[in-house]
Amino acid sequence: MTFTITTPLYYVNDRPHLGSTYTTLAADTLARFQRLLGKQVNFITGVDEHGQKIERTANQNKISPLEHCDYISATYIDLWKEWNISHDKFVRTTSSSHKQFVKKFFERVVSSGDIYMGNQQGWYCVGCEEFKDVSKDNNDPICDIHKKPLEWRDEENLFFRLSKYQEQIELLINSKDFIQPKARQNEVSNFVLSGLKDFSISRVNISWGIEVPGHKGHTFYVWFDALLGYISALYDTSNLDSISELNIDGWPASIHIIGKDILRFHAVYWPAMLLSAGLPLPKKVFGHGFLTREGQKMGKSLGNILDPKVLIDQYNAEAVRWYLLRDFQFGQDGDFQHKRFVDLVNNDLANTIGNLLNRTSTMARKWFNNSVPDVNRESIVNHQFSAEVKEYVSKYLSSMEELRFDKSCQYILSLATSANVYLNENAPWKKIKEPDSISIVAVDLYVVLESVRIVGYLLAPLLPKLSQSIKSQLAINDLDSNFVESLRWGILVPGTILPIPEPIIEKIDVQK
RNA sequence: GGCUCGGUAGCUCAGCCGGUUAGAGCGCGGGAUUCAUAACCCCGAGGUCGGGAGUUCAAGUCUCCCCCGAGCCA
Repeated sequence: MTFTITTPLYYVNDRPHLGSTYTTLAADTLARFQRLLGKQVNFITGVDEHGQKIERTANQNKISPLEHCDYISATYIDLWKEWNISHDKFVRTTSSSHKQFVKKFFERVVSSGDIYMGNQQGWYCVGCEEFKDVSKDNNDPICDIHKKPLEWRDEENLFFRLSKYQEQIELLINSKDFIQPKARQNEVSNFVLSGLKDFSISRVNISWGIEVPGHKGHTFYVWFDALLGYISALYDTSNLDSISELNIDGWPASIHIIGKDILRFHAVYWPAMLLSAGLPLPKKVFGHGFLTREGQKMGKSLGNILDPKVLIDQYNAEAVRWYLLRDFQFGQDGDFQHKRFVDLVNNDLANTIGNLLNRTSTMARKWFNNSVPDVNRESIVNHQFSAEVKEYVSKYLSSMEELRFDKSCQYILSLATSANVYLNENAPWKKIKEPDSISIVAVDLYVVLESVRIVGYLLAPLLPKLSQSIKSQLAINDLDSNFVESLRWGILVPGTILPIPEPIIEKIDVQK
């Protein structure tokens, strides 16, 4: 079974920011989770490289647009490597396969009779790459978003007959689960209900773009270019004329993960384009929230941008990953607070989970010949503590399915905390001093070690590296093990030699 | 201007179809303990549940009005 997941193709006007990192991180977690469940995953990310803004930025830097794109694209690729992102495809819209696909797609839309030549005039924002709803009587309008002057345009554009798909789109967006989180469905629904208008899909006099076949001087508008990357990423081997082959390669997408700002394009324009081209529609569009920093919007003017590159140079990627995944409800906005970040990483990862492993492993090594205590199966299989573990595991699994990574993290933590409580209540360090208690202590320690093992597995999609170091401290080699199977209780092999415990994560110094 | 979503302990938030002393995590204060990464565990604080009115035997939980914040649309 294939599972195709996409992030947006990020606009290469500037270096990657934390928002893109957040999206990609979440997508990565979902991709890893689906792989662990045994799905054939296509995790697609990439960059959107065309447009006038890029052309101008390149000019300002006295380089060619392509050089500029090469440079920024490379920073994305490097950054994702540093963040340990497990994407399968990285799309560049300047690639020849992508351009080829866009043209083919266009032909299909043309043959559906959905393209016509029209005229468009109005105030245009280069930053947004779109026409603004501003009266033509306005003399010096300024873009609300970019705070830059708008430019007057009067041009011939090709239009896409979006209006034709009004009913089909209404049906689609009202279908359950297509738009998530649910709260955003309403928003899109209102927009659609107000009546879909045809939109222009070409621009004139913009050389940095994909030429529209048969229309000299026209290049494709960004949304008729970038969105197609989701399919062109898969296109290498498939023949568009055969939809069943497309299916084999992984289309339609199981989920598009995007920021809430581009929900409309993904939930309305894109499906309509696909309908026109006669291609299958994505199953789900998930619009997540935005990140602020210490209560303020991040922006250049405020000078408070959190650069993901700086973040990762300064801290462990797993630490940031944990904070973003565990403290923010995916779908809602979140506020990045430095103190909170430090507190959670130190408490959750170092104190609760790390220390649990450390203290238990130390005891086992000390009293049981450096190994997992040798217990008999009967004393473990139906051990009272296993019920609690099973409960958390099942809750974890369902919240992962819902993309509620925050909840999943909390369940892992609850499991670790329960294990800590178990230790304190049974106090093996006291029991061991009593005569004939060795077998009781053995069971107690085994139970906790086994819980830590499960914590290690549960962390796999969220914090792959930390998960790995937990496993290796338990001397587990799981190269070919089945994830769900590994979550079963009682798998840790008694007698396994345990390595000398080391902290699985460094605490963050508050000074930093 | 229309619509949507929020406003609950210092902070971030849970609180389903209304019903015993309003919850969690972090932070803070105290205690206990020594296996452990000065870690873990336990206890505590008394928050007019944005404001006002209403419905009800009973309202963070429903209705209306107002204030504040965010968003979508115009």
